[in-house]
Amino acid sequence: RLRKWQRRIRVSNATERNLAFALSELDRMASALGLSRNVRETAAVIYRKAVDKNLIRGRSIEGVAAAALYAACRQCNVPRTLDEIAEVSRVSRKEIGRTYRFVSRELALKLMPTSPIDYIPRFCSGLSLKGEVQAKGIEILRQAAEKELTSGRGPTGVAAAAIYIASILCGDRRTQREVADVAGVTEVTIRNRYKELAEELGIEIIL
Amino acid sequence: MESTINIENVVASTKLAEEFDLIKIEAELEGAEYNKEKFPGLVYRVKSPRAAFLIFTSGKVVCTGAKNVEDVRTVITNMAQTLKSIGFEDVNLDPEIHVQNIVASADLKTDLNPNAIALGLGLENIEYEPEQFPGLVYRIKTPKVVVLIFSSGKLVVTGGKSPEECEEGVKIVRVQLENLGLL
DNA sequence: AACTTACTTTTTAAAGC
DNA sequence: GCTTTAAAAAGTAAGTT
Repeated sequence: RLRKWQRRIRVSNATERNLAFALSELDRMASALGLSRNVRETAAVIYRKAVDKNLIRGRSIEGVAAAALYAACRQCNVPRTLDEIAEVSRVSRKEIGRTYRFVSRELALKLMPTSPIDYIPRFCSGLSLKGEVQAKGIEILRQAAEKELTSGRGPTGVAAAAIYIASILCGDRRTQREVADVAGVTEVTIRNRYKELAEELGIEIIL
Repeated sequence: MESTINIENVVASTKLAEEFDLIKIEAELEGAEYNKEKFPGLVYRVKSPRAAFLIFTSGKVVCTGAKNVEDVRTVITNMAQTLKSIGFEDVNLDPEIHVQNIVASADLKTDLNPNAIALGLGLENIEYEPEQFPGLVYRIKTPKVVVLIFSSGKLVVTGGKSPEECEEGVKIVRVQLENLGLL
């Protein structure tokens, strides 16, 4: 009887210790990425649900924490790419992606694929672009979405192309390299996407 | 009914003998690659019908790359004959062959909207992460196949054990998209 | 900017780590 | 789970020329 109680206490301690570690990890990664308190709390809720459903079995606490943070960013419409999450985690992009799929399915998060529009504010701030450019970029993406020009394309690449075009239209041009760097894509990708968007949306780009 | 799919790859397994001396095969067959530390199987490629073999010390063999189910038997029989001519007298020249997987492609010939399909089929039934891969992943229970759906209307069906299962997978996707009014 | 090569996803068996 | 093989789909990436 006494051993039974000791075991419960031990398990309880381990569970609490693991939860504390996970939460500190979430905070460390969130800080490194400059995420808001809202996103951190959302990630913590997702992590706790994962623990309640015993989804940690066979997985590392860090992997689930990283996946929870990735999911939280998407749920809060302030997405981070798997590569960005992986940069502040000790878990690989592949492992985070695999854990995300598992957790997302088990908790029925039902998240739609990331919208390029959600990357616009962050990328524009990173480029010191004003609200006008931001609004223009979003407008371009709305039109692009209606004409289904973004299907199957990487959201960051499409967002980067929209910002590149918007910056030119607003007379506050950023080079492809500058946009590529903040968006984490190559200049080739921006070139391919912006040419396609300009062509299909009938936008004249005068360099 | 015209064929709606193109078989791109057939994977099959069989057992040609009770055991194989992979070092001897590597020495006898030109082009054979064997690095026990890297992988326990010996890799050997043939051109007849083109295919690649993975040969194991247990006598079991995996054949991949064939373009037809019929080519699988042809290529495996040729492989058995080659091994026999190289000194393996006990190889089975008419082994039981198990097709394990068939990869096929198809074309619905209409542009598709992955986002609409994701909502139509249900987010819990599909996987679509354009940040990672342009195709939408749809897993069908019966037949147990996986269909990759692209915005171009092109499809990839994999996991099927027969061409019929792959055809059925395409048929199911086509019917479901039609019912959803997304075709 | 064009080419080439290559990696992302999915599937599947094999023997061993 | 990984290692190795083959193959398609379409996007993105990297190295050459």
